[in-house]
Amino acid sequence: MPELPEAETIARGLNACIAGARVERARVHRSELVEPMTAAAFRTALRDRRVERVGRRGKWIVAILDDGRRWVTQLRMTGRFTWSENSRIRSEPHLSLSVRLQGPTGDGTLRFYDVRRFARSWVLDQAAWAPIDDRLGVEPLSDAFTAAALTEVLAGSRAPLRNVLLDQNRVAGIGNIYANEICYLARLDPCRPAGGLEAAEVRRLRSAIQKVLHEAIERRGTSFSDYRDVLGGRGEFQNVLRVYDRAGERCERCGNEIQRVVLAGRSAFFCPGCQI
DNA sequence: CCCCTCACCTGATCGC
DNA sequence: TGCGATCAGGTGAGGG
Repeated sequence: MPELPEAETIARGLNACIAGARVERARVHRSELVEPMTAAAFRTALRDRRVERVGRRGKWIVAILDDGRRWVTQLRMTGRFTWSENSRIRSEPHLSLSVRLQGPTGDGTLRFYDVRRFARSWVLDQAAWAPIDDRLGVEPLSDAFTAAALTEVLAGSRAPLRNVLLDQNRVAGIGNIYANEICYLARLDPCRPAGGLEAAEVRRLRSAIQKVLHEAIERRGTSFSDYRDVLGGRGEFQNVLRVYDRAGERCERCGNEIQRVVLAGRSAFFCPGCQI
């Protein structure tokens, strides 16, 4: 589910709710969420810690704790945080974790749900977080994401452009929805070998990456079915998708029929008329 | 190293 | 209504 814009929206929401708050207790309802940590170790690591602030790195949600460790969460496909002032812990389907917090803006419970159980959440010290951080690619909305940086990311790759955009170790945060929308906006065929782009095309691609991600953040992400923000709100970017999940419809730019192809086992959508 | 396939899960949807 | 096949926003292990 969540890609960079959804992770950013969630992180901002969490920051508003729990920055400065102290963890009273954490309960792990499904231990696979914290594997390979044990539920007890996770619980203990969070207990009595104050959350300094919440941000994200790529698609990871990163909460910095007052002991310098990081509580990091990978939402994968269906991971979802909710914040509520209601402390009652019911037995709910898909509830993986609940964290009771006392904060400057009031007390509340942060809950984590995950239908497909792919999500992971850990408390890591700097030595454990650093290699994960280092392995992730450049942040596409940072100053470091120059045309030169993108050129280097693409250089020598014979893989389809869409696949390279999905590789978190090259550029961090782009998932399948936005990869397809980015290729459309850049007028680039997602099947093109990534290393074969000309300089002008790389510049177009970089600009499209930033424009699509910025606009998606502005619209608080894309909600098809699962994704919701911390307060349960839906995103709005699904209303402006140009190609994703639109096979058979007309391209609004040139009128050709949008095609679906499978690249690396996942759907890619593009207009054969205007994406070259 | 590069790149693809598959497995990991549950639930929604579609065709019969 | 039921049932099986297929697909889904992610990612890492394994293999060619």
